[in-house]
Amino acid sequence: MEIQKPTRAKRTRDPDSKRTAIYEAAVQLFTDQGYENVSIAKIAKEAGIAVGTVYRFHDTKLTLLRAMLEGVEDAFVTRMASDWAFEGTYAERIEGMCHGIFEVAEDNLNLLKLLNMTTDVMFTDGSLPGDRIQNQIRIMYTEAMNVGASHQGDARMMAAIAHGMVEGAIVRWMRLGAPKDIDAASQLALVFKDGFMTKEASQLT
Amino acid sequence: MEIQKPTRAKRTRDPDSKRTAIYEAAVQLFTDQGYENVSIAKIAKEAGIAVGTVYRFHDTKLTLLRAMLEGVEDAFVTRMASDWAFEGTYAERIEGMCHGIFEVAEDNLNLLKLLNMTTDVMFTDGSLPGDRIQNQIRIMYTEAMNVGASHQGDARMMAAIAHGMVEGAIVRWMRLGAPKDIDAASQLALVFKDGFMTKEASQLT
Amino acid sequence: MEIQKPTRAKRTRDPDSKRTAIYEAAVQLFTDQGYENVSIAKIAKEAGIAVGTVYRFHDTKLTLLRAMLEGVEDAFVTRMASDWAFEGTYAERIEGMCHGIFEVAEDNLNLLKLLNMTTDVMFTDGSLPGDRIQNQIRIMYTEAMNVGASHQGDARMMAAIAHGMVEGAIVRWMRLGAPKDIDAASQLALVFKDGFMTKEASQLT
Amino acid sequence: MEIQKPTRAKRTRDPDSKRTAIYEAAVQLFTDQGYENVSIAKIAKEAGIAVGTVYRFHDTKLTLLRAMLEGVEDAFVTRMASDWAFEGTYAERIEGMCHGIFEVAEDNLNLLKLLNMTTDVMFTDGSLPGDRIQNQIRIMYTEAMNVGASHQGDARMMAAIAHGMVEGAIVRWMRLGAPKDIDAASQLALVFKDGFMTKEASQLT
DNA sequence: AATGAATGAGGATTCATTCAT
DNA sequence: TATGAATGAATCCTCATTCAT
Repeated sequence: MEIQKPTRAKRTRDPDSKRTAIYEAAVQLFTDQGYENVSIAKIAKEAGIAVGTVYRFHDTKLTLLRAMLEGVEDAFVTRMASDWAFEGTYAERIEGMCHGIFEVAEDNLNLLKLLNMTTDVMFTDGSLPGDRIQNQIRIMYTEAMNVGASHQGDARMMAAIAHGMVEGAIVRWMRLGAPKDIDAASQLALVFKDGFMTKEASQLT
Repeated sequence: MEIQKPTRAKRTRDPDSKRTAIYEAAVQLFTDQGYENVSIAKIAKEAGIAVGTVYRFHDTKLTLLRAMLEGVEDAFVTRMASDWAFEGTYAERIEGMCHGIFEVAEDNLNLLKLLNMTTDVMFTDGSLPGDRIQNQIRIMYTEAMNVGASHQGDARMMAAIAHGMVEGAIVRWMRLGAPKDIDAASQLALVFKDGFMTKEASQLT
Repeated sequence: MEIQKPTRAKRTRDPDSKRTAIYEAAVQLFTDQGYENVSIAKIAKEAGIAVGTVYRFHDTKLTLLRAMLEGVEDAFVTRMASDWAFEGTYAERIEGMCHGIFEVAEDNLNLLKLLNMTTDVMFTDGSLPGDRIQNQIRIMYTEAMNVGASHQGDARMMAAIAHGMVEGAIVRWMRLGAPKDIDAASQLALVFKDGFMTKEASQLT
Repeated sequence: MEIQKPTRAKRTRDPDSKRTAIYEAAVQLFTDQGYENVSIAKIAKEAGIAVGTVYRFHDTKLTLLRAMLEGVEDAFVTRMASDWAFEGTYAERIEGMCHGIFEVAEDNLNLLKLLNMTTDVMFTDGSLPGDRIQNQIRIMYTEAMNVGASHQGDARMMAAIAHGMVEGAIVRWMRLGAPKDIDAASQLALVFKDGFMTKEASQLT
């Protein structure tokens, strides 16, 4: 085994390019091999930087993962809130949101896979990945229920079920390898509307 | 290797008691700390046996996990198929199955958590934990669709969505720590029926 | 992993058959996989007996190996002494002995391989496998030298060289997989005579 | 895996000093106790470094051993080829080579012992330790035979015998603990010339 | 800031040996 | 006698993290 001679430290113009490189390397590797099977050394190598540099951006391997997961969650929550804020009937907004969800999913395919591979990574506040998405769903559900657009029910449980639906739809859709199929969103929307919304949902705004 | 003197070996009357002890220790520890954070040594200690004994029952740590996961899957699939075979309308059978699912869930609380923590543990046939459950759902959905009891849709996607619902309902319900609440099953059944079944479902048998 | 039900202990008519079975299994396995890569369990299984039974015949894994090695050594030493005791000139006896050696080699192919794989297994008296063979050679050399049939030289060193020749011839011949080629023995004899013996060797008896 | 806090790391000026330390520790320990009885931990301790550091220089325990063995082989082959290339009669060159061999042997006493202890360690190309030396002998033998300086014979077998002689001479000489005795080389050369060379060898160049 | 050598605890797995049955 | 379950020390190797350069 040949030992490498140390290379010179290079000053990078854009420090964010390193952060990005780490992020992308991590997404790729975690997704391909699973969190536990990827070492920081691998990530550093893939990112083209030194091990120590990874630690300049992330305190531990776990916080790196968390940061990544929070990123996807953010994307979903933001998009869902945004779609939900559109004008239109509840039915239309549900429909729009389902499509929005799948769009975000398409943009974050790898990370999503990761999100699903690591359900047991708890955040420091005791929450789990997905919790914020579920919470957003709960807010929307509650609002809709209050105006009679969705069926009565325990908001938490309903949100959990709805969230599960979304997760199930996305994850399996990913595995089937058909990310372009827009019908997935429509189909989800259909079940969503039938399962949670009242007839009035198509009238109420 | 240096010569080793084993200490006293005890002969157990019931060899299954060891298997059980391993199983229970593993469930407990995996659930509490996550698969990756539990060593075989911990399991052995918790089970009150020697490390080597664990390996008499399970070839590797991974096969131990897989055996456990397959166990839960079996329980669910068996129960679902059994409930589905009951006489009655499709609506009734869905209702019954939802309750059945939660009963099984109650009997396998810890394992369930585990099932959800380890989505990335692939079986030797390339399938993932949950696949068999999802498959069972697909079979039932297809059957119902063929007789007009459930909405038209892509069977795979519908099954994925339905499976997600179930998983979402159970997992979150577990975290809320209310396993006695029978309403969870009812609520799930409600959404299930509204989301997937046609009006005719309450007539058809 | 299925656990086997214990089978009944069988009373064997001939206890030596077990000893033989162990011996043969050990030869085969050690030869194929190397001493360190063969467990007592493997040997027992191959021999069709229980682990504990192996220990009825051999105190430790190492003594088992030693017993085997001593067996081959015995075969060689015995044959060499026997061939050497024949009537005839020294040259003829050398010739005969070389053929004898290869005959023994043919009868102990596997063990020979083993003998060569495990040069570092010291016997309790501090000797190494091969030492007794070398010693036998030394005796013969000394005798021949005393009567002027072989060149003058340090008996130990000469024996070592001669022993090395034999070992080299046999081992490589084994690897070339040509155990039927009688010329190997002749060739060895030729070098032997030229290298060690005097012209008078073909006259002296 | 649990989080670990590494202790102080020291930066060595000369990275080769570690490689050397590993090498020397390994030679010593392997030689004394045998490859299988020496753990990487022992080597690291003896070398005064951490276990992980050993792995920076050698991928596995086996490649460490192989690297060592190849080193000795190289030394022998190089020296033999160099001595053989000298001007002079074949007889003189044989004589010179024998002395050269023993010089190399003196410089690699411990490694030699190791070389002989581990005949069963196959290299990735299927060859065994010693094969390259034997091959070099074969080349020289063939050349000499072609010009009539050595007896006719199968080159492979002759090389094997010659190689065995050398090995026998060196190994046993090592065990007798007389590395300073220059006669060993002379004696080997004597047998070599008598055993393999023709009378013409002292004339031919 | 960047580098990557060094650390060593930790973990999965093996296996010689014992001994209750 | 024979069996094989049970033991647990020992081993190889990995990798998160630190810090001297």
